[in-house]
Amino acid sequence: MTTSATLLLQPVDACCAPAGEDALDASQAEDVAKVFKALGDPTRVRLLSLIAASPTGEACICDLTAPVGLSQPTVSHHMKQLVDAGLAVREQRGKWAYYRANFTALTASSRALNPA
Amino acid sequence: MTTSATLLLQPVDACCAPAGEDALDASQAEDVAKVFKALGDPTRVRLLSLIAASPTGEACICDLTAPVGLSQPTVSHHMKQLVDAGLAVREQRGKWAYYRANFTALTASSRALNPA
DNA sequence: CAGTCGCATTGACATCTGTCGATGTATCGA
DNA sequence: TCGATACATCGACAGATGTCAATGCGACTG
Repeated sequence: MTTSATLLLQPVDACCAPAGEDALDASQAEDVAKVFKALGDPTRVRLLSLIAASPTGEACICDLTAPVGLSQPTVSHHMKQLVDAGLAVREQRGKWAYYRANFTALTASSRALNPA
Repeated sequence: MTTSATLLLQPVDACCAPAGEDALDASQAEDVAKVFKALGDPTRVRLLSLIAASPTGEACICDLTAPVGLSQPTVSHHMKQLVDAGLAVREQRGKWAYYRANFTALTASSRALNPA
């Protein structure tokens, strides 16, 4: 993987993007698009919403297949996409794999695109 | 087109989503995903960023082809995607078609997914 | 230890997507 | 009126994407 992660590791003393109000360059745009692309599928939006709306704030694959009406491999595949984009965090506990939502990546990308 | 637009036309007295903190249903997820999907391509992210960073806040196709290094039909195609998603507004003035960025759709979708 | 359960991976497939060249359509200028 | 300009649309094509059934792999349970 060639993630540059320049969006998530902002210097603390910077308000927004390092360059201020200029347009994003190709590399920055790629990082931003990666996050949005993961949210560009209704199923993944639904999965993340389900996880976030869960009482415990987390969910395993077996809890998610029924609500979205898709097969287990498909749900697993989608969750991998979300994890790769930094929008979900996976934690293995015994037999189960628990996922939590992480909206930090979303707000970071949104702010990179629209520093307003 | 079957846009339900339930995200952009929130009642003014509602803080966030009509149903509060429940998970998004399939229809809502589709609307949210449509916006994010439009931003799921690095070129479109770049285009929107270029427009927003422009001094006048708007740009025509001919100003955008060079920075992204793509053909005119391709840029036109991408801009149509952004307009359809509500992220850009097109205005024809004489020979030129001017585009402005509209981040309202982005913040609405973000808030629908993460009301926090 | 054998069986079951939860999940990831693989392979396959139909569909969608980004891109281009060619062409069509207004609009402006000479 | 004729040519040039700006843009959209069309047709085509390679590559990416979402989905499933089948399989593999750990972890728990009897």
